[in-house]
Amino acid sequence: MPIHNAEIAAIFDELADLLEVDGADFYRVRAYRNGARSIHDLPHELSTLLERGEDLVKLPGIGKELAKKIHEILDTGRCTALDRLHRRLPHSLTELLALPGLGPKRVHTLYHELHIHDPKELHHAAAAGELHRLPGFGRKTEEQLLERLEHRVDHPHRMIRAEAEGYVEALLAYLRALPAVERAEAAGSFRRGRETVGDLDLLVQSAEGAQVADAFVAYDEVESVIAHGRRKSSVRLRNGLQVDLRVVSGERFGAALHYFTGNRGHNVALRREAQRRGLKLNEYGVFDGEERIAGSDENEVFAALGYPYIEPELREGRGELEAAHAGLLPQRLVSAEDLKGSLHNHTRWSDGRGTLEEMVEAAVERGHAYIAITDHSQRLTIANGLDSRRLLEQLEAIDRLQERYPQIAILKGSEVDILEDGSMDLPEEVLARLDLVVGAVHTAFELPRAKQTRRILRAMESRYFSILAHPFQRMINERPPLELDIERIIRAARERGCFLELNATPKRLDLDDRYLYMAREAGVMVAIDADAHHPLQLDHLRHGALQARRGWLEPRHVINTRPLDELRALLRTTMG
DNA sequence: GCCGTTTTCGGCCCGACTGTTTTCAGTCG
Repeated sequence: MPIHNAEIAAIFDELADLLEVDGADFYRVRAYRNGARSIHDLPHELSTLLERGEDLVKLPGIGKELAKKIHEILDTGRCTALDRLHRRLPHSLTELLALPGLGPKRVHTLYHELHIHDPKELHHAAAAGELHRLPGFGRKTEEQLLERLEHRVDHPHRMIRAEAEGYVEALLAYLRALPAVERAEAAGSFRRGRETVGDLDLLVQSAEGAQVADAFVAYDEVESVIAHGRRKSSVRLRNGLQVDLRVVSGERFGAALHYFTGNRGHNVALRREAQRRGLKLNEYGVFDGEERIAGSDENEVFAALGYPYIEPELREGRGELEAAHAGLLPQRLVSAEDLKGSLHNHTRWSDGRGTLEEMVEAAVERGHAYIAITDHSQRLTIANGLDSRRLLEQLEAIDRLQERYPQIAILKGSEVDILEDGSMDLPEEVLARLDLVVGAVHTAFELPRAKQTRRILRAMESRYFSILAHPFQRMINERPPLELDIERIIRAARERGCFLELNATPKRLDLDDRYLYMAREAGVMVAIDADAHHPLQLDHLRHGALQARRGWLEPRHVINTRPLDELRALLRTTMG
């Protein structure tokens, strides 16, 4: 059973947590956290890197000690350092640490003074009034903990970004309408375009911090106020979303916008860079001694530190600063406006809600140069998949419709099921009649990694295969990704000369940013597809473009930025 | 524990809010 990066990162995170409760040196604790984060963000499995003979010490944040522990975990499945800690501190203390208001010091006190192991025991103690006499605790702390434990709403998952968008826009409109507000923007992971957001970070430019904060906490949808200060306030909305608001003055806005756009890794790296240059960077500006040398806009902040502007989607601490220094940043990231059509869409012929004509109309309205019709194949009976006969009928219907819509190319395709043995769900003589074949897995999600990978590799080898749709078949917060050796699939796509999809449905966004980056590095082009089941869903392309930007994709990496003739040429190389 | 164009020691990102501590520690992002 291979041990994945996430599991190793989790072990280091727990080590950090327990060491911190144990009162270990703060920087030692941070080293484990940095290591965990670095591992989590790796685009390759550590086990793969070791097989290739890579030296783990070369990875950022991994030194001799952590490398040794990684070897041990991969070899034995255990970590003796963590086992040793567990003799003194139970695993369940990490649950206490996860509670808001409890950090390592208080958990240490709870465990050693009252022998409290987990949230349940804490609940009893708080209810019995045993907490407020402990050092570092008071009546108010006890009350708040009790309140939180009683109304413990688990916020198990992060909200899908597309869903959060509505809340962000409404809140920004509310803030912008306030007389004291000169400017209001969203920052944080929302601005970086992450597929999900944990909380919202909003930034306001105003000289009247207290006034803005008062209006903010009085917002209609606020359920509870977490903090309420002149510069910084936090609330929880009724939908469970936490919103943090910062208020700054104009000459500081750019620095603050940069600071709160993050992410943490990016910020830490940039602050370290500032320090290296004898400067200081904080949310108020870039400082040379007492003097502020930049701060009113982001460009200025980057420039003061010797960098070109770096797009928010790239600010993930994944080597963007190094790339900027080396002149290797993307020239221009792809955007929704670059997309000339969606290559994976459905109609009423299978499980779509729009007719063929309505889908084409919608594409014309959006100014697209082409649209591919790719209804499901016969195996997917639940989606009214098309057998050979119906597909051939549909091709004739498309021919007739094409005559009436000379302004757009209607590409003939099919989303063909990849059967469990890797064969295609329609006969070759039918597939040969199409402009493109979009292959997809819709069954047997639970196959083990090797088998699932072989299945897809075999499908990609078939004579007609253009695009691998939603490769991981994941649904964010709902269905885990398939177990796949994606590196092998990317290599195979390159050799075969076919393409990988970035499915733009907000719940899918599959491939994700890391794998898009891998595809880019491997020279495999991507199709950003709406997978529209309704005419309006063609607008999902926007979400896909955002995800593509996070994968460092430029227009040249995306096949559906190409004009029709170039696209046709690319697709032809995949068809027979 | 990691790291190095201040390299094998001595640093390590920075500030706001809260509660309780009356001058600051803990927590959070």
